[in-house]
Amino acid sequence: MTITAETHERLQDHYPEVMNLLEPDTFSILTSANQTRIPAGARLFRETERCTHFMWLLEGTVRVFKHSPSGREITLYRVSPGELCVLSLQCLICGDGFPAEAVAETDLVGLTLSQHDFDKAIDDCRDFRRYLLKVLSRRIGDVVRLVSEVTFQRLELRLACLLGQLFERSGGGPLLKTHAEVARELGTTREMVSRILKDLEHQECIRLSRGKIYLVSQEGLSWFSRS
Amino acid sequence: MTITAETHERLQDHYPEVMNLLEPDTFSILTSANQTRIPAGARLFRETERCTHFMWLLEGTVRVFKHSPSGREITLYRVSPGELCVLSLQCLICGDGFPAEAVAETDLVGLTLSQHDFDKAIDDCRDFRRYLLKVLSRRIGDVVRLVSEVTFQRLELRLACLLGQLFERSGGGPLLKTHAEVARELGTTREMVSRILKDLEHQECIRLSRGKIYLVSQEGLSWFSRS
DNA sequence: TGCCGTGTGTATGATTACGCACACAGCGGG
DNA sequence: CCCGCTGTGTGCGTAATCATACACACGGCA
Repeated sequence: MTITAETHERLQDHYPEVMNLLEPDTFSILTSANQTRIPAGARLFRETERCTHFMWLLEGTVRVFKHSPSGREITLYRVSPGELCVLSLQCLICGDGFPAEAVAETDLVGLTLSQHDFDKAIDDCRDFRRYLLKVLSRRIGDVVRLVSEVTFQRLELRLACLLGQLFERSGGGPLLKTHAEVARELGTTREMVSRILKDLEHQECIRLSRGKIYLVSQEGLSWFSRS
Repeated sequence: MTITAETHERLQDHYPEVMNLLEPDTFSILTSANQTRIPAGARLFRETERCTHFMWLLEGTVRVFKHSPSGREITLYRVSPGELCVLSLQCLICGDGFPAEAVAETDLVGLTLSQHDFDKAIDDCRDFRRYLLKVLSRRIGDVVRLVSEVTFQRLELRLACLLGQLFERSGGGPLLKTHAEVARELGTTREMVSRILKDLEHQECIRLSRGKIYLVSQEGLSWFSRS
């Protein structure tokens, strides 16, 4: 399957680091890639499942998370266009099972390479592998930060911090999230989230409504997440 | 500086994956490596410090950990001969500061490459970079597991599990560790560790003495760490 | 022998987080 | 309009963890 001009443009937009340094070999690899569409809510991986394809994400976001025996969840990170899922790389490179779960948060468009083409790309294309190394090691930093937050920070702070990030991503617009969904971000229970959110509303940082969280005071929120 | 026959042998022992597939380029890289000795207790990195050299570890172990504002610590992982410190790779590859701290637990012998030689090795040697990718992605799995343990497991279980690992490493011999040191592994306080260890002693799993922990019942311990 | 530093045991209370239970509110469909 | 589903608010008891505080135990050393 050949890739369209539009697809190529999107690769350019999201992965300039690789695409701007296109070598002839790279291009030939792209021609063997398959464009796939995945609907929102689809499960990309379950625990211990093997991963057989490499994917460039062109559109949408993927949530990667860990499940607890008692049914709680904590999200490890998200993958957006321009990034890669390091855990699927782990599968491809080490041949292990996927050590977490991943779901499509939105409809996805991706470009997949087979294991074989992926291996070939690593060998043939210097910029591709540099990009891989960079993404892998950057994500390690993220996960290490997550460890230290979970270990040392109180839930209240972690929640305030998360809200800060989410509002930044939404440009200050309301968040369309239920309390249960927020709990799944942080690895805690719905009740805890409800309680803390109510506190934050009393502190005039946010306003709550069914399924939505409005930003009221950015300063109030960041005051919380710092102290 | 040229490396000695003994050094080469130790590389063979610990990094067969790379050494058995020696290409001429690799060997020329090794000749530009420097052998260094670092005494036990030395701080290799502090938070935000830049890392300027790549190191093969030939002897000793390094503990990599995160510090909390309140003075607590959690160890992220250890580096032994045959492994690499992924966070120092992150520095080298991304140019970021080291996002944690690292100390030599024992006297170290290492073989260092300059940033420049490291870059060259990645480009020139296929097996070297495959090795790097593999180590990086495997360690990501470890850290992800740590996240889920810290988030979902009770301290008691995490401690029992840690003891299991340590006894396995010591071949069942007594652990020369103070309670405070164990606390620094897990990101908790000395008192919690004392209490839980005392419990485990009452359960006939271990026996305690000043600065030492003896294994009494492997089964008892693993029963604890499973349920 | 007595002193001192380090390591350990443990009581007490506070704080943080969780689980359960239930009432109620918003919203869409029949 | 009522029903039912999902989401939210909250009270209460409990569990886990932490912080403080102090007593004591061991072992080296003068």
